[in-house]
Amino acid sequence: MRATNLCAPTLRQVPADAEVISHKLMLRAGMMRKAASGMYTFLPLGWRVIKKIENIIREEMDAAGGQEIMMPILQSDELWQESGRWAAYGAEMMRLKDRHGHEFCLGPTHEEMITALVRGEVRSHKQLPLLLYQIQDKFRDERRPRFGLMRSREFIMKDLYSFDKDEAGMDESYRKMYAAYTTIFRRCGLNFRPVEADNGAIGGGHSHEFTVLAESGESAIAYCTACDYAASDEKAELKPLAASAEEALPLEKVSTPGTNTIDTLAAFLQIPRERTIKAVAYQDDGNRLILVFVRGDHAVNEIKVRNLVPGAAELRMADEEAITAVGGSPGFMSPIGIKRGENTFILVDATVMNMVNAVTGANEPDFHYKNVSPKRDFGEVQVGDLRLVEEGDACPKCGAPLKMTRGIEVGQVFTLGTKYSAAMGATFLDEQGKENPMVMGCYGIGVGRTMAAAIEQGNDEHGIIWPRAIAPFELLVVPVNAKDEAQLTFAEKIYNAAKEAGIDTLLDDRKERAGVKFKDADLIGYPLRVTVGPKAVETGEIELKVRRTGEVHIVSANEWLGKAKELLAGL
RNA sequence: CGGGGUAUAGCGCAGGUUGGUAGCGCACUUGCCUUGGGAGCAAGGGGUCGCAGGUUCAAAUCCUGCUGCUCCGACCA
Repeated sequence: MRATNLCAPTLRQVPADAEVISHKLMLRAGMMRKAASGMYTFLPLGWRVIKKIENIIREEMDAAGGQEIMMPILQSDELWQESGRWAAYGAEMMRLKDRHGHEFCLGPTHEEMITALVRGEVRSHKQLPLLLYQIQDKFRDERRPRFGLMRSREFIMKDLYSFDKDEAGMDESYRKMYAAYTTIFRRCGLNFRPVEADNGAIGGGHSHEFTVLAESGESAIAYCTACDYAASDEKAELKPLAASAEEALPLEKVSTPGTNTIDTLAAFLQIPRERTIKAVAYQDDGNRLILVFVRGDHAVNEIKVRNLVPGAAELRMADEEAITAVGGSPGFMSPIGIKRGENTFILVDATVMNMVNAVTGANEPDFHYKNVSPKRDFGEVQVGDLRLVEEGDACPKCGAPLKMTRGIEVGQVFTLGTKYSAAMGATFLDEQGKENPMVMGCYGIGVGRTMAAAIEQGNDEHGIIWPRAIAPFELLVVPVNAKDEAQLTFAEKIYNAAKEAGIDTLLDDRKERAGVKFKDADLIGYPLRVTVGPKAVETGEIELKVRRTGEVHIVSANEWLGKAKELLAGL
């Protein structure tokens, strides 16, 4: 490819609406343009990167036994009614009607459609396992699209669905996909970590997010400094902190006027926050009251709360009336004296149960209890792991301190069990002739996000630094002065030789000044650059420059190709 | 969905209070000149100032409504 035939409009200034570095650089390097909020057109350079990522994904999916298919973007509401998600998906789903008034959506995901496909085609255990995937645009009407490709409304996703005859088969498919994902992101040159994630109560219970470590990421993750444990903040399991060795003193009610927050309470009693117990009151969509108690300085993890209360889908802060109805007092709560009932859940974090002589509300405005020892005083409660991880908490695997960092979720692997196959009747006959629902898994990769993540990880003040495997071109040949026939001819020879050697090469034959071409080269981020100047014509010496390190090698015309291959192999 | 900001040439911005010929830089076109890190000179092209009403002799500018974009927050299988 020649630069004079390439539509790569680079910008000297950044469009005002770009916030993160990957977004700014993709616009400046002429890789994409915004079409509307959260929707982008890929220009030739950006599309080359996308295709390279897609091809790596294809190779690894195929190697793991996957078969590529293509499903429609437009989906009828009927399948979604079957799974119950037409209503459940909410405003994030882009919906429309055809001329007959029939309802459709632009697919946010394809579990329903693929389950419908497979239930029609698969009858026998002999046809399983089956791994089908596609690479296609998905639509999610995000409340707030932002950060360019990192959260957009239309995005390219690889989604693979596995169908197995039993849980052991599903686990095997999961293991294969986990391994394939590790290979894919390694081949893309990314610094990533698979982290344990929450998958709610869905069958099988495995879920990992593949997270590229970057400060601009939207996911918080906790990772161990000593072993390989890593988990999303929502998933990170925590063991209860050690029991206090203090002797339990008798319970005492004290007047604490106006102390309806932990900070005011701790200040009033002049005690550290970790000696207090705080309450957070929720109601679920069935209006059941869920009272959660954690140590005063800890935060509640709502995901863990939802997983402990059967059937609790959505949580909201509880109404005052619901709290007073069971004898509670907002701002001054404790389990002591709360009326127990079928629709009242009292959840206490395991760390709280180990506390002795703590302070907690007295279920009466402006009064607290001192010397509370939950094991002695709380009565009947449900105990569990309910708090949100913090930096310094102990690793659940090895006990070493955890660190917190941020990351970009570029892929996730997830077991579905029989959630969709059972709801939609995707069954097969097993060896005994018995009908069973297929056991499923789903596995996604955000292709555009992977591109953005690579830029978040690879950039400097001059522009993008691509890993070779996903760079728009591997090698750039620059004649310093393309108006000089001898230089241009020399550069063309270099370019042709590189192409013949199978190197993905661009020739910058534009009649621009050298500085302009060098600035563009750094901005776009070709891993390796060959510069052909006056010296090349005189003595045959040409120059190889590595984008990532800035190192320069002066080589002769007959040894340059070997050196270029050697350098590229390390990029 | 709540709260802010903003909308003037492809991009970045000024002008707006005090209403009166629509401007600057970059980019673009042509010519000259220049060619190892975003050169210089000269001459050009390009905008119904987001949309719709209103006030006025006159609106980019003042008033009202709407819309887009964006930031913070909330939410997020």
